[in-house]
Amino acid sequence: MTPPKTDPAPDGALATDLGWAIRLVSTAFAGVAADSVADLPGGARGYLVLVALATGEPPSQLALARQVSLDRTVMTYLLDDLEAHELISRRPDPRDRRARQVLITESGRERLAQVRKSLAAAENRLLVDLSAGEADQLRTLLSRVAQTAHRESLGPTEDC
Amino acid sequence: MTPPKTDPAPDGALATDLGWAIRLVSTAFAGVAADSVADLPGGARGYLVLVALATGEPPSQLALARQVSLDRTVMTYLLDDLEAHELISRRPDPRDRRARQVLITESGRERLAQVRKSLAAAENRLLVDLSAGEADQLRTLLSRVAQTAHRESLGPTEDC
DNA sequence: TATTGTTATACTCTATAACTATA
DNA sequence: TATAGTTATAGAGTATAACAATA
Repeated sequence: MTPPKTDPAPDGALATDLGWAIRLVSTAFAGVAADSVADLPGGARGYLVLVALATGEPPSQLALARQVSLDRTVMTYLLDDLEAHELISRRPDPRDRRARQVLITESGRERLAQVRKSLAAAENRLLVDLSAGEADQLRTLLSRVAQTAHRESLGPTEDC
Repeated sequence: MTPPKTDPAPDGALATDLGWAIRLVSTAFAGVAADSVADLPGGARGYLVLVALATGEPPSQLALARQVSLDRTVMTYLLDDLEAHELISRRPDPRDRRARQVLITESGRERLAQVRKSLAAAENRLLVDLSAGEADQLRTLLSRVAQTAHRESLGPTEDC
């Protein structure tokens, strides 16, 4: 929107800073992906929950919260919202009456498919300057680091 | 802190999700880097400002805000804090009496060097499962995407 | 006593808009 | 009229703690 104000050779040292790059890429991705998840209850978090629910056994809310690295208190709000829009449903766990199983609905799967398609386009916009091979490399490397981080519990408690 | 609760083969679809990976890596990096910037005024943002000031001509606050992708209103608070700790200084721009030039102090350079050293160790912790070559690839690819994003103004207004 | 889910409170952060002083 | 910097206000988002039900 704002026409760039020249900046011919902008950041000398910042350009090689990993934290800087992560921050910028993260922000930029959030930007290009915003439209894709804009009308989804809970936004990006709602998307993460739907993805997590799309495969495997119906988890408890707590297990789900751990899987997507969210606090269990925000999971309550998030699921309330998603359930109100009939994208997920909750039912009591027959084995443990404290817990509730979370399931994705058919409607939820349809919305997920739509959002995924839209997100794929957004990703391509973000990675437009990379070749197909480089984009794949980046995905692979990021995923590996992410899985390490998740496994090591380097940051599962909160988010940014 | 919390002992991982098994999760033998955790996320089927999430593992290949780029947004998920970016989010997790971003959070994990913030986690490992937190200690490094904990005692720095403004935390991670203070660091970014010091890095940006370490090279080149003293910028105006607005130019600095654009460079590190922060709003100019938060730049005021941030610089107040950094100046109170004598890590930066402000002086009037002789060419434009509305503007103020921002300079890093000697003390600021020393702190920056300390933080950088500590951050390098944190980065290594995050990338521990990657080979040296892979880590370099990741840095390079992320930087390229970040520079594209920054240039395209895909997300310069705010942050996460 | 510990755990699952829920709710309420306080706090932090950010966005928005106003204001000044210059240009 | 537009811009650089500052300040104040309101709103969103989060963490913390407390609570009820169950194990």
